[in-house]
Amino acid sequence: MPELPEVQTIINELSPIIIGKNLVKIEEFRKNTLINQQNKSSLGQIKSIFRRGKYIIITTELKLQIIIHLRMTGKLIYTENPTSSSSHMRAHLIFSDYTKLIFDDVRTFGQITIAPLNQKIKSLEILGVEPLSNNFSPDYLWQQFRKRKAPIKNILLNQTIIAGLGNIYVNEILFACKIHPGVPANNLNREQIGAIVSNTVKILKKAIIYNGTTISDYKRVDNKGGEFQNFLKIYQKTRCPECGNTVSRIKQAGRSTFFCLSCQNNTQKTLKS
DNA sequence: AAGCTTTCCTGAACGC
DNA sequence: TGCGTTCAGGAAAGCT
Repeated sequence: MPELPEVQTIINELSPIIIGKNLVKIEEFRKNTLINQQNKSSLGQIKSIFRRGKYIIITTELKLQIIIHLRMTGKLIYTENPTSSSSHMRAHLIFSDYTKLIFDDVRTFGQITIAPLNQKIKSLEILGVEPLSNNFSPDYLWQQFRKRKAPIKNILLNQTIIAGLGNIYVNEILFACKIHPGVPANNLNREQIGAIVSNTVKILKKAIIYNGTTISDYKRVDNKGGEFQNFLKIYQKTRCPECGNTVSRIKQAGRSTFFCLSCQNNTQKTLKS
């Protein structure tokens, strides 16, 4: 499922391809895929494409923003064949040179919002810090965590606190930090919060270098997969790579958590200093 | 305010 | 073989 590294990979690959192209229209093949379809003869030349959390934002010269969320199974596939299709094509972006970008989404949770550039988009407004920005600091997390008693796993998945983490990377981050996923966020000490910051940055950067993680559905613009699945240490594993013990599996916030009970056994009294 | 539950959806995997 | 059930999960809405 596309999380921050996967979305960043898509943007890195899409950017040199579509910037400067003239976007003629966006067609919908399944209703509720497009929000605020514009009835214009052209949506304008593509000016920029960037990421905020797991959202892809494309802006055009006509002062429009096209906001794409891939959710679990969404893909953006670029093709130079104007008649090509895909098995679960929900929409496509047509360019004036007859190339196009197909939005394919099996489980149909993904969405494309088209809005004026100056319009405030609530789902973007509420997002927390970017984990690869300077604002992502131990002090920021300390302030956020001290008022939260939900399990740290749930808190790291909360997009209003940190934007862009999903289930796979949160599992990997907590394993790297040797932190039990069930510990209340406000029980973590300064040292553990520091570890969360450094391991989050380290894992996300490495995952971007390897073009993201392809477990089932995530695909890059050219329909190739990423390679970071080869570096996963705990997600969907059965044996802990550190100690060899059987990996534990529980459900938190509706999602599978994988962890090693002996390596991530921080039940010692934590210090709140 | 924080946190919990429910809902959306399809295909793969599994059990009998 | 085939049918029914379970599971995968991001985000928003509704509620306490």
